[in-house]
Amino acid sequence: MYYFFAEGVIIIEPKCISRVILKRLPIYLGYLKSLPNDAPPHISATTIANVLQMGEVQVRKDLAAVCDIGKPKIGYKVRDLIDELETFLGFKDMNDVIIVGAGKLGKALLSYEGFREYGLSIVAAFDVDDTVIGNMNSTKPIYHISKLSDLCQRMNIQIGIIAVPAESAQAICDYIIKCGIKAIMNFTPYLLKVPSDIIAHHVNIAASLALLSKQLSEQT
Amino acid sequence: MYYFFAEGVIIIEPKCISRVILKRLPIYLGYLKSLPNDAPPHISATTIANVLQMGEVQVRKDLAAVCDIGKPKIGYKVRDLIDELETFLGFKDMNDVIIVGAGKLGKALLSYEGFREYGLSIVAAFDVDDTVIGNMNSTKPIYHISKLSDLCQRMNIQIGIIAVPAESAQAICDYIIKCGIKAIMNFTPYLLKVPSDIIAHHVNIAASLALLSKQLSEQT
DNA sequence: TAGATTGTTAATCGATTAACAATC
DNA sequence: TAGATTGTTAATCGATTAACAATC
Repeated sequence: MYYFFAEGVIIIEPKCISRVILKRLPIYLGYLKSLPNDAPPHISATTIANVLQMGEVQVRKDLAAVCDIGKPKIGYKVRDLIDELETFLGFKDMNDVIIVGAGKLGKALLSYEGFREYGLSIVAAFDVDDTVIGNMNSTKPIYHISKLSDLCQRMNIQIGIIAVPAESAQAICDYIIKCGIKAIMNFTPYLLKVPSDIIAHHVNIAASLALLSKQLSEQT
Repeated sequence: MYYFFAEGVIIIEPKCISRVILKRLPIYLGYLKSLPNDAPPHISATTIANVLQMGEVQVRKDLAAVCDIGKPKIGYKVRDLIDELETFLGFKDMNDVIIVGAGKLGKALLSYEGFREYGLSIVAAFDVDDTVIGNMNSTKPIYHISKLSDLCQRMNIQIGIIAVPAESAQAICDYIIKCGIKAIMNFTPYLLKVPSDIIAHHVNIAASLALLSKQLSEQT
């Protein structure tokens, strides 16, 4: 964080962090949280780097971009560092998420408990198929898609997961944007077209696995 | 591809393509395959770039890294380009994959039909829980984990997906490496430690979704 | 004090973009 | 021929790594 004086007013430079760094932060956090309770209270960037097999300068630079609690010769207080990372990443305040598509993947995500740790609360899933509505197997409800608009507007939900068949992905995407969704994670191989004010992330598990397979075949 | 003469022998430079490019190739391929049958037989890098909202030079450079079929003023023959990309990415010959963990996610992946298109064949899932063994709901079998070693060795399967609870991830990882698995896709938030000759990819859905959420909250 | 560790400044590396000659 | 499009070479940009001064 940098402070600038401009015409007598203090302007705080918006902490603009690159996406590459942003993707590494949860990895540091995960490791720190996995440390046993009886571990020493401080840790050095060198130690973190060695365990995670990263460059130590990179770790130090990444952490410096987020917080300011490193002490020469001592390192970082683990508790504080966890706190800083969680605060920075927004894991401390909950964000509601809905899922569209209650097929096998949709249901798996709906009942996955691990989201909470990342500040995410899956509220409900939606589907067009009446036979999956209700949901006996989970504590989280599955509603008919016609209820989506009302729920999202009432609860001001802005994040949606698309887990429908690829053919209906674009239609569903357009629909949930109309319902107020602003950020979309798409598990379909179909590349969604969205307005510029909407954020869309594409997760193509099959493509990722195929690249892993290619990497293996090349590793002679 | 470049050819070099060295002491009278033709050496074909190994087509070493960066990971960033590699990740974009399936996107091009997906778009090309989505084109209707009555579309014109040729397409230009400019068109592809515009549709996918990428730089046109980038598209051209990426494609040039893979194939050599672009013709000035005409563009690329769609059929041939699809063929080149599929061949390059290895989607044409099948690779067998096993899944460890037949919980909700494991089962979702087991019955997902979309892998075939990427040259991947999910052979079976494995679990320790006797109640999920057998699998009534799918054409693909679920075996007890004790059968894993034998099957992988018999079929020479080298790719494994870990979809078990985070606590058992490392133990399962060590075990399947012993069984001959060489490339691992881990859906657990736990960061696996693997020997240097083993490839491990980590997919942390919750972390990705959390970053999407953060991006949204910053987009003022 | 000396050693370990931090954060920063400079150098390197790789990827993207811009400019342009080649060509159907 | 002129225009569209390719692939390549050069310039820019961003990220990683190396070097080093500051410090507990």
